[in-house]
Amino acid sequence: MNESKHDLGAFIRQQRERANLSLRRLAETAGISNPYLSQIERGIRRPSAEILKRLSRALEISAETLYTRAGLIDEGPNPPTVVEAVEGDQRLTPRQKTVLLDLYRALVEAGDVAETTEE
Amino acid sequence: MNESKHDLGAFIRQQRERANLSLRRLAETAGISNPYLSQIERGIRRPSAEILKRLSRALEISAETLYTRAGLIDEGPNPPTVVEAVEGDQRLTPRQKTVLLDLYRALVEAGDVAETTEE
DNA sequence: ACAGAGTGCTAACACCTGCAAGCAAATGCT
DNA sequence: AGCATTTGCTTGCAGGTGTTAGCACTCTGT
Repeated sequence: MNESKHDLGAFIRQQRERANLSLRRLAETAGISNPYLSQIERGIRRPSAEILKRLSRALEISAETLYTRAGLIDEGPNPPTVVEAVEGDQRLTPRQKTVLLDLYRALVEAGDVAETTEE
Repeated sequence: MNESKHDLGAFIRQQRERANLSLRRLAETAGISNPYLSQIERGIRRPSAEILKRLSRALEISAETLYTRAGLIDEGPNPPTVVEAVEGDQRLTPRQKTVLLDLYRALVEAGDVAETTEE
């Protein structure tokens, strides 16, 4: 019902028409059923990310764009987070990662006090 | 049964334990139920992108990373460097950044020298 | 005019997601 | 010890996702 938040369906339809694809044709290319695509475009149903991935491929637009449009990704290019940077660092042992992240979290929590309202 | 393709659950659990969060705590922070998170971590259920978004926020990792891990985005984004991420973190004061990066470099050097057979 | 194929949409259904309630085993607290 | 809390997990259940059938309409060719 609530498609007022993101007009994902309208966007998909717009992309489809710009590619001169019929609803059935796009559905078949994306590997989903045509009635479902119809409902997606009209905002009746909210497609899962799996479906969005297929649609993005069929429409030849990036998955990020669609996800962002669908409200599944908050902003555009996210700033790299410390947590995943540390996690992805090959030179650190698991224990070292834990130490670093513990410190990081402690620093952040000390920094903004508004977050923790312990009951 | 199909958890062989992507060990998303294991990855999430790994991230959760790295953050020293209990299952219930993460579930609450992410705004999902704890039994469901349990099932996600064990690969029984496949979470929607909406749930993944909340988890990524609670775990402070980018949604792209999680989506990629879940097989919802094809390509893998380049892992950001720790230095880059720390520098770009708005929540840290310059002094805190210095502390973190000092520790980071110390750990890396220690790891390089010893190449510890820890565990 | 009539078939045939194309368009998008509706209806009924199976399946799965995500949740509330409740469980046993650790852990903490007095 | 006893009792409360916390840990992760199992079980039913409501609601949404995505399907196959079939609807009405338009356009084309004969």
